[in-house]
Amino acid sequence: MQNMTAPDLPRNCDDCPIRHRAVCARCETDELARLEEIKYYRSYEAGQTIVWSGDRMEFVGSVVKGVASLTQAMEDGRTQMVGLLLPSDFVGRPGRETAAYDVVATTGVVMCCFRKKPFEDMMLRTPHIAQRLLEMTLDELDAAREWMLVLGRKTAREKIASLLSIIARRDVTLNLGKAAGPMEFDLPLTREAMADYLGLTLETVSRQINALKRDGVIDLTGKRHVTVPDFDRLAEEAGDDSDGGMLS
Amino acid sequence: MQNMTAPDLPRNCDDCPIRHRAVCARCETDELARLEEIKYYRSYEAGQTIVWSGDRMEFVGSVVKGVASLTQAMEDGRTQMVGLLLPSDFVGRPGRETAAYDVVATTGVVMCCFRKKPFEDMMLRTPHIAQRLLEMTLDELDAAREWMLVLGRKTAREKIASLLSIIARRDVTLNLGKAAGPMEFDLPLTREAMADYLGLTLETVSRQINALKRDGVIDLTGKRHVTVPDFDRLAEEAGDDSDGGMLS
DNA sequence: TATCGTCATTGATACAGATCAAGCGCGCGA
DNA sequence: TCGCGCGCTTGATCTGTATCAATGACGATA
Repeated sequence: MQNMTAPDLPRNCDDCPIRHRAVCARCETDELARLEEIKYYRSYEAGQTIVWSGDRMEFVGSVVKGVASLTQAMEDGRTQMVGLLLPSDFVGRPGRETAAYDVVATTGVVMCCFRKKPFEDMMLRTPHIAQRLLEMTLDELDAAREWMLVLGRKTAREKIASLLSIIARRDVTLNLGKAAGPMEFDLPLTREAMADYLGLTLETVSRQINALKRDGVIDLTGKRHVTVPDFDRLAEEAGDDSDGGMLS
Repeated sequence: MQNMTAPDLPRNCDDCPIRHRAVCARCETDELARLEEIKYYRSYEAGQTIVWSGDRMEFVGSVVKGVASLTQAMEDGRTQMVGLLLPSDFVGRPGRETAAYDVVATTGVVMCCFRKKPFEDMMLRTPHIAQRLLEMTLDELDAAREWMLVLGRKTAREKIASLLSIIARRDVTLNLGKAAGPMEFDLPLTREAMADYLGLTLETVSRQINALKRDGVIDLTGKRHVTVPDFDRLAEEAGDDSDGGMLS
C-alpha cells in the first residue's frame, strides 16, 4: 500500500542489487523484455504487513532491500516466525491462489514484484524459470528443516547462536565474502521478533544475548550492532557440525 | 540393500497403489514407456537406513507402502525428525547431488524408485513433471513450516494431539475419506520416534498420550492402536485454528 | 516354560526457560 | 527541556518438561 513510483526505487534489472541470485537474474535472456513489462518495485515501512495470510496473492517477487518475515499465529496470540526473508529471497507460491502466511516488513523493505498471472504464464513458456524456482524452493525447504532442528532440540543459548550465525553468514555472502577477520552486522530484528523466530520469550533472548557477550562470543555496540570476533566459536556455540559448513 | 525382485513387489504403474498422487501418476502420458525403463521397486525392513545423509543419491522415488522418516542429528546424539514420509510422499531432490538427511524406514517400506539421472533428463524434456515436483515441494515446505509452529510454540499435549491429528488425517485421505464416525489407525511410530518428531522425550510422550486417553480425547487398544471418537475435539486439543481445515 | 530384549509406563527430582514485575535508556514530539 | 513510549534489561519466582531410575508388558528365542 505504498507509493509504487518513489524516486529512490530501482527502475530495472540493472539497478537491482540482487540480480545475481534471484529470479530476475534471468533478465539477461531474451525474456528480458517481457519481464520488464510485468515487473515493478514497491517499498514498505517497518511494521507494515506486505501480505495477509489467506489473502489472494496478486504478485510474486524478491526482497531487494531490508528484512521481512513469514509469520504464523495461533488464535491465542502465540506467534511463530517460519521464515526470515533477507535480500534476494523470493516471496510467493506460483500455482497457489492464496497466501499461507503473513509477510511482515521487519525493517523498511523494497520488493521487486512480478504480477502473478503473467509471471506464471512466462514460467510455462520458459522452463529454466520453473527449474530455478524448484531450486529456490528446495533451498527454502532445507532452511525450514534446519530450523526444525533448532526449534526442537537446541537450548536457548544455542538457538541465539544459530540465529546470529545465520544472519552473519547471509550478510557476508551478500557483501561478497571478506572471509577472515571479525564480522560485523546490525541485528535487523527486535528481541521480540527474535523470540518469535526461536520459539522463546523476549526475556530469554535478552538474557542469552548478554550471556554470549559476557562470555566473549560476541560483542555488542548499542543494542543492535554485533561484532563476531571468531565465527567458528559462534558456530560451535550454535551446536553446528563443525565441518566448515558449505556443501558443493 | 534389499532384494529388488521380491515376488510381492509391484511390477508397474498399474500395481502401484499411489499412482493417483505421486509422480508416477503421470505414467498415463506417452512418457510411460520411458518411465517404466528407469523405474523399479525396492523394499526395506523396519529400522533400515534407506539413504545416509551426505551420500550421493542414486535415485528419487515415492513411498508406496510403510512409513519412513527424514532425520537430522547433532554430534551429541540429539535427534530431530524433519519429515514424516507416508505412502505417496516423494523422496529425493532432483538437481541435488547428495542427500541432506538420513532417510530411515520406520516400518517395513516399499519404495517406487527412478534412477536419478534418467529421471532428471526426463524432467528436462517433460515440463509437467517439473511443475508437479514444484507443487509437491511447496506442499512439503508448507508442512515443514506448519511443523515449525508445533515445535516452537506448542505445549507437549498440543504437540501429541497435532501429531495424532496429522496421522489420522493422512490415513483417512489415503483410504478415501469415510468422513464421520470414529477414526481408527495404528501408530506407525515408537514413543521415541514420536519424541524425535515432536522435540520431546519419550517419557513425556508416554505421559501425554495417556493423559489424552484419560481425558477421553483418544482411546488406546494395546500400545499402538488409536481410536479417535471426535476428530474436532482432537484438533482443538492440537490448538489448530478451528476453521474446518481444508483450503481450496 | 524360562530368559532375554525391546518398548512402554510410572514415579521422584532437577532445572531451563516462562512468567510476573520493576526499572532503565534513548529517541521523539510537544 | 520535559515527559512519554518503546525496546530492552534485570530480578524473583513458578512450572512444564527433562532427567534419572525402576518396573511392567509382551514377543521372540531356546
